[in-house]
Amino acid sequence: MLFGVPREKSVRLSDVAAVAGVSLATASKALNGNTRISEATRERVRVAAERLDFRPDALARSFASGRSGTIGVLTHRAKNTFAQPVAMGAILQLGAQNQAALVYDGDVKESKAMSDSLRELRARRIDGLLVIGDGHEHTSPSLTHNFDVPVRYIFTASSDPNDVLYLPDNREAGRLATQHLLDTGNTRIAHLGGPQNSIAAERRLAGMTDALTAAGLEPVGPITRSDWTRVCGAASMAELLQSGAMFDAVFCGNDHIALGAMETCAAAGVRIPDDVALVGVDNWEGTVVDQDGSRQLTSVDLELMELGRLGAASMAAADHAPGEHFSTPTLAIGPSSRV
Amino acid sequence: MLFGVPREKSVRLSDVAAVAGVSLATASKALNGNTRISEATRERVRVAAERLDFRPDALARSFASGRSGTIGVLTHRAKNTFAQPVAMGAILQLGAQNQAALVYDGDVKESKAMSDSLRELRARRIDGLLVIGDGHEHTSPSLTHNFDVPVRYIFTASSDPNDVLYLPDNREAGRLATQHLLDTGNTRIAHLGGPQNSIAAERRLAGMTDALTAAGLEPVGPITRSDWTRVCGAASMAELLQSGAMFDAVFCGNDHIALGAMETCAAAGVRIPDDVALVGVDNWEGTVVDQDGSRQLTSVDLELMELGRLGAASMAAADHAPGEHFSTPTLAIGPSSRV
DNA sequence: ATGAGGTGGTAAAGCGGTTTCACACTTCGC
DNA sequence: GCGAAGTGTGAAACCGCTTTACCACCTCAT
Repeated sequence: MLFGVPREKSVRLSDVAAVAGVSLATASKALNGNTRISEATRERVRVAAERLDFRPDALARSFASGRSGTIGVLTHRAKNTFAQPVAMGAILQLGAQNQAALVYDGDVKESKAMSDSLRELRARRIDGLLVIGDGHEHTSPSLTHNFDVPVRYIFTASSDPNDVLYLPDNREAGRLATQHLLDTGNTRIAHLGGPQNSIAAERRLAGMTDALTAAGLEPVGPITRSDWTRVCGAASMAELLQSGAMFDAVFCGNDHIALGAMETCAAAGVRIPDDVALVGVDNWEGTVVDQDGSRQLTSVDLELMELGRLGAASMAAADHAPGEHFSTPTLAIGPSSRV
Repeated sequence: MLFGVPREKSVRLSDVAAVAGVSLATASKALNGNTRISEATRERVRVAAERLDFRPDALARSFASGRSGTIGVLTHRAKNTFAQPVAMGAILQLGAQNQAALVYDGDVKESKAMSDSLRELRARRIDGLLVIGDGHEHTSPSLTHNFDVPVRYIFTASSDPNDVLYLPDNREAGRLATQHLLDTGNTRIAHLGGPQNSIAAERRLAGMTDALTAAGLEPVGPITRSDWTRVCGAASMAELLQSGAMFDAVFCGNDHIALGAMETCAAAGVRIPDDVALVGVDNWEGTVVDQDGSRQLTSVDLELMELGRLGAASMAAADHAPGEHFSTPTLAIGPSSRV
């Protein structure tokens, strides 16, 4: 397979100008949308550029304009966490915008290495900065005022309330899960929640309440708390069953809790989804999909790649409203809920 | 938290030269390791640069030198496949080398979009190119002669035998798995292989044979074939049991096959690892780790992030031996083999 | 002494665009 | 009819570093 991309020396702007019969300056302005150019001239230059297949040398352009076409990306331990899809989504989006990514991975709390990276990013004259967290309850130090280019915080909180944040929409996730349960005929819905101090857990519950309130309902049974793990989820489910509450569906704070709940139900002879429908949150491949590749759980997908994509795309729109922006979760329907 | 990185105008090389009492040219050469400079002068310039905290403007440097500090990365459908850890490993390594990554994701077979990307990469004056495949039996068209910078092919074959490839070491994976089984006291080892036409499957088997031959042994029972899936793995195991062969361990072509085999064993009352030890390949989180986070399988990890890392690192060493280079697999021990 | 060869340094020419500023030429208001 | 304001264009400065070409000097063999 051949790609007709020869290696001969490339055409310069001066060549274009010569062909179009205008000066270098005029050619530059014509191609860069500067006003103060007659439409006729602009078109003439455009045609010449087109004909010569002119591609401006990115290096020269960067140097002259001060814009590097490179975005700095600071990740927080991207190797281990599931910040990976977020980072990947962001980087692919940057590529689609013809922007390179200069990625420094590290621990946001190690300010020594940090300030070194920042120096380097500055020397590189980056056009923007993405700070990507790992989604845990952890606040990134605000770097916005260290740079005069846009900074976005993705999948993390920041220490400055005026920063621009991109986060998964946990509230909508809770609402979506609950609405799905309502739509499939359930009316008495319980909740197995995450940790008490988790903002994400709070928001998922708030979203659930939104949906129930809109339907004139309330959560059924005790709102249990757990640390997101399967074991805790199983215990929570046991507690719920013991409480004697009557329920036909359970919204679980995440997939691990949901799987724990399934386990307890199986042991107690409660059929899923016939007796009780379950919905979880995360839709993480290794969690909700069984080893034979079949899905075993209905789950809300937080769309982490999309989250990264949105954050990266927002750099283009230079000034941006401060505060939280969200990726929209989607529902992945599996056999743990009715249809 | 504050990072003492002020925003004042940065020092230029001319400032350094002035402080050191030398010319601009001398300062440049002193800092860039050019010979033809006395050690005394060089040191004087170094000290001056240090004192002023001089950071050369990357844009100007790129423009002047023609080196962009950017590496092009072409991925093949990175969103869906597990090329993702490979790409991530590569990109993080590039960052560690202070190189930016310009990532274009697409389908290598769509030559239209492809040649467009190549044009753009050329205009960007990339310092190197990484072609990252998805590990499937699929050959990337060779782009080496479209660029005068180094090109590396990672996790994919290329159409030109003189290209530089980085691949997981499937043969060593097979050897490692088998050696582990030998080391833990097994002597009659069977194999449940992947598809007949898969190079990866062939190599894993070859590695197994290496280890057995070195120990004066041979594979036991029929070498079964399957399409990497759990269902096929289960069938293969049934076939092996039926064959009447006596074996105390099985090296499985991948983790899915191993899990299928476990299933069959469970149904047949064969205890693992007491009666039969199992080892798989891939160590993919969603596969070998049970939902409660505990490992259920011994598996060879192909070290995909490391693979990406190696490929990226090799760009620094400008000219490089053509042919295949490997990342070294590691063994992740779980309860499916004895200790 | 003398020219060849080696060292250590400098002045200046790029690199290929963008952007500023001055200039010529219209158009318009009074 | 004439100055003021507006419009389109080009000459040249500039971005900050790398690299080439050249020069001054010093050493050494002839």
